[in-house]
Amino acid sequence: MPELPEVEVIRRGLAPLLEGRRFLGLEVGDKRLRQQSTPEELRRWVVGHRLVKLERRGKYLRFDLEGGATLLIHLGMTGRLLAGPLPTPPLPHIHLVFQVEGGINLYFQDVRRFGQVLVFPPGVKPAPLEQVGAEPFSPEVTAAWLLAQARGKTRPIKNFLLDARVMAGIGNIYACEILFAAGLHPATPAGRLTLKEWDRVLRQTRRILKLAIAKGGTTVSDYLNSKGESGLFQLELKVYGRAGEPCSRCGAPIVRLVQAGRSSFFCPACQPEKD
DNA sequence: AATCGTTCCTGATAGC
DNA sequence: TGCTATCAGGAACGAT
Repeated sequence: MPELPEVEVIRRGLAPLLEGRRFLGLEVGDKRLRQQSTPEELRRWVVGHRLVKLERRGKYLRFDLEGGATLLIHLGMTGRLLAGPLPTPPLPHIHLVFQVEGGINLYFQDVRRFGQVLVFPPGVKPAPLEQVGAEPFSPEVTAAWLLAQARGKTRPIKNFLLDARVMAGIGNIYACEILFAAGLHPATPAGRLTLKEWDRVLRQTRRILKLAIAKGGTTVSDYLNSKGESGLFQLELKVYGRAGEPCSRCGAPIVRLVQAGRSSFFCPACQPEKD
């Protein structure tokens, strides 16, 4: 599942390949993604235009095009954005293929079609980005800022971390790992964390996201980078997907708990509940 | 206002 | 062997 580190690894792979190059064509499959501009809109605003800059906001990739249009791509759960020659025989679940100057094909593959490919004409703000909260590495994000955001909130810290409108880019895997590293029970009400605890959460968030980027992301089932390669951070996971296994720190069995319809994994000894 | 639950989508896997 | 049920989860949306 692509979260901030996976999307960042893809951005770093694609930016040097695509920036400065012009989109030459587009082929669209017959099945639409959950959120997808029409082929006509995509051709109108993307084809014929040069990519000025490729940026990441949370889990979104933002393609800034010459002329002022914006292409927004979200990989959802199983989306892949691959660059290179089209494989033969053709891969299943390829929904869009952009032809780019220099003989490059940029193609979007997504088994479950939770992804988004949306174009916004010049002068139109990409609406989904308005909902995206602070970047975890932004200097505006401090322990005090997080404390203020969580003030009075009764929802569990796990759900709070997953809320992209507060801090963007953290999904289920990294939320579990961050809470383990910070020694906090996932059910702790967000509003009950102290400044010191928020400081731990923020430090561990940044450490883990940075390390995961360096390791090329986490591949547990579907994630591949823009070259089609797996990540390595799955080897560093301490709790995610490890229900019943002994905690690497204390040996107690890792527990699975369902919160907001998502699995949380934690060590009941290292992450005790607040009284 | 804040929080929770549901929906979308398909392939892998478990259980009978 | 072949069937059905369950699970994975980001974000939008509806309900309370």
